Amino acid sequence: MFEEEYRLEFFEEKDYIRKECRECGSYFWTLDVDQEHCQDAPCVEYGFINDPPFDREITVSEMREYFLTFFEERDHTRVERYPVVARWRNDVFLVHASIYDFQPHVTSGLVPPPANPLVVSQPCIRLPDLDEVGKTGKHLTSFEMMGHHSFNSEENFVYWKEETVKFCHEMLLEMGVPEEEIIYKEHPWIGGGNAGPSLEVNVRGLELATLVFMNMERDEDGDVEIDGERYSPLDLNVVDTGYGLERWVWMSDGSPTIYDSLYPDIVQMVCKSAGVKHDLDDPDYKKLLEEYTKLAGAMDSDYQDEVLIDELMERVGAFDRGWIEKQMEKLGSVYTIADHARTIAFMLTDGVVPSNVEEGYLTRMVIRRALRQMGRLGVDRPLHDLVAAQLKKFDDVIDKSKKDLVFDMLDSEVERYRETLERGKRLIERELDSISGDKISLDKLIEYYDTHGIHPTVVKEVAKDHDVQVEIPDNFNAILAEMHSAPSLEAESVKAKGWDLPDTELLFYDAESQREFDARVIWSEEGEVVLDRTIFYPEGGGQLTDKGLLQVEGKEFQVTNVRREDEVVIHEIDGEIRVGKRVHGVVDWERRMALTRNHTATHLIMSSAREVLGSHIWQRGAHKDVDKARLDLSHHRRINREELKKIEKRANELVLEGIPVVKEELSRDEAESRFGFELYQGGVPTSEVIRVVHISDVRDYDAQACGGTHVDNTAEIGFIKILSSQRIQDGVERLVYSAGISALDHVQHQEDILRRTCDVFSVDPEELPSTAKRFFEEWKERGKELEKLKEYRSIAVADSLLPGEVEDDIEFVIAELDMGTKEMLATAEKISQENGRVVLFASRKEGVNLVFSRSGDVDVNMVDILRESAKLIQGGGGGTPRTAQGGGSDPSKIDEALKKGKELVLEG
RNA sequence: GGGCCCAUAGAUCAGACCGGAAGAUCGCUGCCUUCGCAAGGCAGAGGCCGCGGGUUCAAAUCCCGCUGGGUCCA
Repeated sequence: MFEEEYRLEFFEEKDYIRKECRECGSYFWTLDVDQEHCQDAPCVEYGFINDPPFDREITVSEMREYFLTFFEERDHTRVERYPVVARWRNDVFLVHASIYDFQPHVTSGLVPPPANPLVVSQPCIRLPDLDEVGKTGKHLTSFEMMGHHSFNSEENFVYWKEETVKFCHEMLLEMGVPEEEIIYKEHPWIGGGNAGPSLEVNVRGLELATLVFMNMERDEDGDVEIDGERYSPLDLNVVDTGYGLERWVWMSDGSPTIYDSLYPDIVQMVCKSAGVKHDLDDPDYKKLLEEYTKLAGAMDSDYQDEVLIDELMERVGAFDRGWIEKQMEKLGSVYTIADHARTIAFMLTDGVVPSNVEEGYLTRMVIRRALRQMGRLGVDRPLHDLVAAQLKKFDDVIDKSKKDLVFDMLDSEVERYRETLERGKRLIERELDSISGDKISLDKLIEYYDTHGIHPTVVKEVAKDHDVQVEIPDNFNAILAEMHSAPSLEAESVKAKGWDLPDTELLFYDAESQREFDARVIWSEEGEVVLDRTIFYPEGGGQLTDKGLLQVEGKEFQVTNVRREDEVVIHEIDGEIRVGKRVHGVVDWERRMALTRNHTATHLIMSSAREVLGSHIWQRGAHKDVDKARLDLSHHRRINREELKKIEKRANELVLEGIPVVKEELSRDEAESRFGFELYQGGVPTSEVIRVVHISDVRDYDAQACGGTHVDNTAEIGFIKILSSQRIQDGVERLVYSAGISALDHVQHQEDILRRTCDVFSVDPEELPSTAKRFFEEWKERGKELEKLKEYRSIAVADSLLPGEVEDDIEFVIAELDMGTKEMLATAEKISQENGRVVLFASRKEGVNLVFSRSGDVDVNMVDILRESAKLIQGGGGGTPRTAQGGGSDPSKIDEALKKGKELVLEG
């Protein structure tokens, strides 16, 4: 595929030859006529371990700087790294590659790149092959992808394949790599709806860079077919390169694993605190590890693979097989812990709040994974220390100014896990005591993990102390995944109407105070019209639709809803207006103003919350109604009363300051560089020019890309009142608030409630809490007093009812009492203590209640008798054979029911 | 966004499936035992069974809604 695409002048000039890999069959370019392999894992073993091809050892910072400078010297502009959370995208959570920074709008051609060509070293987080980390010697969950990118259009061609390969080649030569060892492997690239040829740059078994030439996009009508999909040429041809920073560093020192190359000190720190011996100065041990990594790479396998261990034993005979397996397992945990600590540092500093949704969940997962491994390995240092060490080590890419916040979030997350673990262990122990049998079923394992967050390995540990077997199936994760995989519902695409209408002219931005307008109907259907222009705001950005009227030739139509389809605004009305008619529109201004005030208030609340709680606060959703609005915020703990008051106060200060609200249209690039990605609180717009709303043009309290309507000055809001805060999800707090008159309405309503409550007690509001407390306590006291009195009364009543009438050697105590069921029970029990007695009580306190009781020697079932009797009064009952209780709804038949009871006992 | 689970005494939890007088353990208080403490023995206090509806003669228990918490997945 793409064969022609790889015939570069560069290869021709250098006399490169194209060969086919003996292992995988891929084509590659090399200077070495004897080369038979593509030099990529798993086709060959790593050849750089303990024998680096570079002429120098480099650190991560040196390598990053070297790369960036190398391309700066070749006319590239250095671009600051982006966060690892892809705030500017709504299709992914985390950044997986440097090109993610420029997707989708730069690569699609909608927005110009910040510079062209450019160079960046972008920290990335990749969680899909989490399970490989630590076991293979090369997998990382976080890494930096160094990339130089050019964006080529017809008007502006920068550079394409020749230059890209030359740059790479030149850099490798500068590093001292022998030219004949540089292999360029052909590798058609497909991803994210795009495709193109690409070259993998391999040296001694390790892929150091991928040079992608993105020049096609998926297109049903395209001419090119790849993997069953059709593609057509892209307008913009993008050079997308990815150089694995950490791999270059590894290649430069040839350490046994990438972890020992990147952060040997932290690996040792973990080893030391867990009592794991990992002495790379011991030549035999080092050799063992080196051979292990080579084999793991070449066999695409790990220490759990018997064949791999067999081969390893062949190579390094001096070690015991069991010891190797154990050591590799421990070491895997050590590496994983070190790796995860670094990923956690990246995620938390870039503002992810651990939670149970979206990227917050991914962060929690990594933290819990690290904690679990630490627990199993017996690391006696807190994760806090390890993350702190990673943060310090990589403080040139990780923003250490956010340290306090990061550790606040981390510590509370660790504490939360500790609690979960403890709760889970108690649960398991309880169930182990009660459940007979010597093993825990798979269903239980799934329940423990899925519902209570207790990983099977933890269950196994707890169960061991109880001599209970736990078998964790190898495919446990797969079983879980299977359980959760719901049939993927195809998103029901809103079928666009088959119209070809011009964009509706939106008048509400330019003239926000305009309440009426004239327009012409350009499309119509029963209940819906499209006008050439409108001041009606269509539902969007969490702001509800405008309502109002359309007047035409003396007739009025209510506008009930306004919505937007692409750039066309549709007015839903109660009737039909024919195309071509001229209409006069009037917006329900009170409604519009309420919505507008609530919308600007939302921005003020947002800004205040960030000020009070921290920069990790991010909008997770928002809704602006007429009488109130709500805003969902990412935050790692409940917002307490004090914080709430502070936010409310700050927002109102901003109102009082009377700050102008500036609305301007900026290019995406300018907006981002001025305000940062905080712009995209409410989502990411798809246009190149975006409307930015910011409070004050002097001080940038708040800036957001926003299409809603806003007041011109914060003073117009009048007053903001926070009504409530809820935790709608772990890590997400919802604030509900109100602005303007409806805020006042709310305060007045609260006051009414307070007044009415005070009136009940006849006290001043100040005294209400203490009075309520006193009343509640007294009420409880009296309840207890009453219980005691009832007890005394039941003794007295029992006494007064004796002796009863004797018939057939049974002493019957039959009475209608003025008592509740409980009291009758107590009374009846007292009487039927003595042999030969039957008690039949009734009362009409609530409907009709019956209590039938007997002494131990009378051989009848009181439940059956009571049920039979209760039928007469339209009821039923239950209890024990000795004492039954019940009732019904017909008080007129009480005597009959009691009589029936007696008869049945005698028959019994 | 989707799923599962939980809420009963100061704490940890039974009771719930199958409706019928609110329980255990620890902790707390007092007394006995002791020179004193620990331990032990005896006695006792401590519950709007999360909130609001519904079904029922009867709801901690069944149903619905809400609130608060836990957890898994994308």
